[in-house]
Parts: sequence; C-alpha cells; structure tokens
Amino acid sequence: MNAPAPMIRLTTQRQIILEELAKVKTHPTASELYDMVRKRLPRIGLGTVYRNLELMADNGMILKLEVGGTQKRFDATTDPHYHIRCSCCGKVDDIDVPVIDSLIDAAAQSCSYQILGHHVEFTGVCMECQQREGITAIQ
Amino acid sequence: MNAPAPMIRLTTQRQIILEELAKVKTHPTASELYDMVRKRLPRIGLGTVYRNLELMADNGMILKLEVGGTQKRFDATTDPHYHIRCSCCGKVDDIDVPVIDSLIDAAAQSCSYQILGHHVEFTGVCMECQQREGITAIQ
DNA sequence: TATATGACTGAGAATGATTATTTAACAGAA
DNA sequence: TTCTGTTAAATAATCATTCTCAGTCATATA
Repeated sequence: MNAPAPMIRLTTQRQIILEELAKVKTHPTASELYDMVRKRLPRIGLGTVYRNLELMADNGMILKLEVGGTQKRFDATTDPHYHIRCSCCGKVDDIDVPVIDSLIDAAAQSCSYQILGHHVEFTGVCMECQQREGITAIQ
Repeated sequence: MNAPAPMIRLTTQRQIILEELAKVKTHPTASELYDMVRKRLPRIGLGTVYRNLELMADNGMILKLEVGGTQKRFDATTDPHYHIRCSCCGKVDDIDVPVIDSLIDAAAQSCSYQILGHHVEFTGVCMECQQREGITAIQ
C-alpha cells in the first residue's frame, strides 16, 4: 500500500543529519537538528534538512513523530515504542511501556478503516518542569 | 495543577461555535469551523474562532485534539475516547476501542514525569480513500 | 577525458496555520 | 450616565514548513 521505499543515495548531508539524530536520546525538531548539523556543515540549508528528514522517514530509516505540539519531531530509533510529552516545555521522551499489538486488531474490528498503525502519547510534566514549578510556585 | 477553569461568559459567538461543533461527528479544524459558523454569523472573524476554541478548551467545555497532521482539531465530546486519522485525506474519526486506564499507571511507574493523561491515535485509510485508491489504482 | 543526465543542494520566496495587536463595541457595576 | 473590564473584528506578525529555481555534483557512457 505505501510506496515500496525507493533507495536513496547517502549524501554527506544525509549522513550527517542521520548521525546527529542518532547521537541524541531526545527527539529533536527539524530546526533543532538544523542547529546541530550546522556545527559540522555550516552552509547547509534549512530546506535540505526538512527535505532529507522527510525522505528518510519515507524510507523507514528514521521515524517522524506527529505528536502534539506545534512542530514535528524525529527519532532515529525505528522500532515501535511510545512517547511522553511535557505539556510544560514540549520536550518528548521515550517511555518504556510495553507496546500493545492487540490494539490494532481491536481497531480493525471496530471501524471500516484499513488500519496501518497506532501510537500512544502520554502527556505529563517532566522532572525539570516539576522542580521549576516548585521554585516559582506555579502556573 | 492546571488552572481551575475561570468561568467565561457565553457570548453569541461562543454559543454558535459550540453548537456548530456539537452538530458534527467529525472533528473540524479551526478554519472548517470558521466556514460553518460564518453561515450563521457572516461577520465573525477567524481570530475570534481561534481565540474562543482555545478558551473553551482551557475551560474543559470542548477537547482540543493535538493529533498528527498539520492542523489542530476540536471535539465537542469531552469524555475520554480514542481517534483514528486517515493518512490519506487527514480526516479524524472517533474509534470505539475501550480506553485503557491502566496505561497511566504503567507510565507513572516507568518514568519520572508526573503523568497527566494519554491518548491513542490510530492511523489508517478511510473507506472513501480505499475506494478512490481502488479506482485510480494508485499513488 | 569530455559530456550528458538526473539527483541534490542552498538560498530565499511563498504558503498556511496560528497568535498578537489594535481599536472599537459592549455589559455590568458604581 | 460614566467607568472599567471583557470581547469582537480587522489586520499585522510570526512560525513552521514547503516550494522554486539556478547552480553543483555524481555517475554513466561515449
């Protein structure tokens, strides 16, 4: 159903984007990644980063996280896992809750969509934001 | 932790936005809602729709869905339920899969976040898009 | 080695969604 | 009424993302 992953060439830009993404445990946005990559390739364009992230996601080399918040985030770890997003600072972390494969079957039985996948996103307040809240006492 | 819902006045604009939202089973975006509301209030501004949707969501009167895709969507049904999004046309529907409350506990035990909630989003291809694909044999 | 071809890049313009700002109208209290 | 704060409409501004285009690079082939 989805396009069968047309092989792509691993250019310098793509390689470095991939390396920088794999280097971090966070799930950077395109522009965070742009900043990271620019330290090694100062002349790279933001468009190139966007274009190649999209391309690599289509190829299954990386994961595009379409979670809440205003920006898309990317993840070098492609095996299925869930995420938690801090509703305070927007940070996204992996969360070690077992993936429930049976959800797919349940979904398939209760609607006419052809199911492709699922994702669970938790929301919460990260440790840093909890502490910061504690100090300033609120909001 | 979250602000304790400052009561808001139910102005004509707010009432009509709410009515139009409740009227449909889909989960319209702000601009879809803007088009719907304009049939009854031709002079309403897009900003007003955005402002009031945000306000009503903060108040717990409606649900703001921060699901994948580029636009936020809104839902007049506030009790917990999951959604499925068509990866082809972007449409979002409710899905009748039982909500798994125990996920919250599992999450709480496996990370240091203070958990606030969770959401499951399925992706798939809706009936209309399946049929359209069948015809044009596709993509 | 020269050259043709197509994939790829960087720069910047364009787009689309959302938020902020400004000014005016309005509701309720004094 | 007059004051004060809330809300609305219009519009400008912002932000993320995508698009366009001219130039560059990799590869293959003559």
